[in-house]
Amino acid sequence: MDQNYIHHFRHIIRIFDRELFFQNNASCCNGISVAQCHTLLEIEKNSEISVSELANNLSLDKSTVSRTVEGLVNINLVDRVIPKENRRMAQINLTDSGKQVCSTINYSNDAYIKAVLKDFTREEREEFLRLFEKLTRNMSEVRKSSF
Amino acid sequence: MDQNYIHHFRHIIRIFDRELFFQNNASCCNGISVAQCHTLLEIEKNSEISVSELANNLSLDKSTVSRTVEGLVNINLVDRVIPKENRRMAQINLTDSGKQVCSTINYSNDAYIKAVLKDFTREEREEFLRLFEKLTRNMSEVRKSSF
DNA sequence: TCAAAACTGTTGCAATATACAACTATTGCG
DNA sequence: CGCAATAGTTGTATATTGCAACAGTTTTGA
Repeated sequence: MDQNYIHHFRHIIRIFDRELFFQNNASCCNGISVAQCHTLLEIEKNSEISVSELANNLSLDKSTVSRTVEGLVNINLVDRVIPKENRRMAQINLTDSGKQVCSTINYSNDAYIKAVLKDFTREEREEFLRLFEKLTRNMSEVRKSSF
Repeated sequence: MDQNYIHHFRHIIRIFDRELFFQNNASCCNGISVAQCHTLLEIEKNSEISVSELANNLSLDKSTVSRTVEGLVNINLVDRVIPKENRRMAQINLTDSGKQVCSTINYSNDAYIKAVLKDFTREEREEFLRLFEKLTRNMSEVRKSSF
């Protein structure tokens, strides 16, 4: 693996990161913030989730998530229920409004993916995803092993 | 392109984004912040650069960059020279310390790339980079065309 | 049984990153 | 010359985040 390849690769990653940032901000602007958007999608994946689980899934501090959820409750996109069996935790769920916003976000994100992969052949798509997944797995392993 | 593929792709992107975030924070922590790190590498790429050019290259407001540069000057990683021919602008350059910090960052980032691509064959590496570049080009086009 | 430990979420506080607008200084143009 | 354009800085405001302290709840174990 020569130096040229590595620098080219790092360059593409930088651009990708920037574009992703733009896209996140653009797509999440259904009036909500990027943090709220990510939180909403995570709640969609796991209903009746707790603040701590959310914090863990999003790799954020629970205080941060607590405040983000507070914001989502205030604009009526999620609700918080304290179950009788365990009054410590909160079960967080999407409201109907929240589900609708999620649909919009998902639709727009799906359309974005379709657009940016438009000129990929089927084989290219499959191969790219396979290698991308392999890469992220390695990234995760490298991070965990460096402790 | 079916729904499954798209959702899988979005999932991998999310993970990639998170891992990149971790790596950025880890690698930049040679005592400096991520913003300072990005700024430093951009100055390394273009010596005698101005604050406005930097702001443009980094897609940030010039006030933000002005303050970041201020911080880098304070810790003696860059210097600012006001050229006699045009006393409005500042020419920003790495100091020797700054060059050294860049070397460290580059070395660590290169090592990271090597590590996460370790088990890729030569063909896989070439193909992945080719497709990754195609993808980022498309992302940039989609963003620009949506105005 | 009951006190200590563990857990869950919230709040106070601080740091960081950022943008917009106003400002200063400088340059260039008509 | 005087006004417009440009470059950078500073004031102010906002958003996101984490750590630490705290309050209430549950579990543990002596």
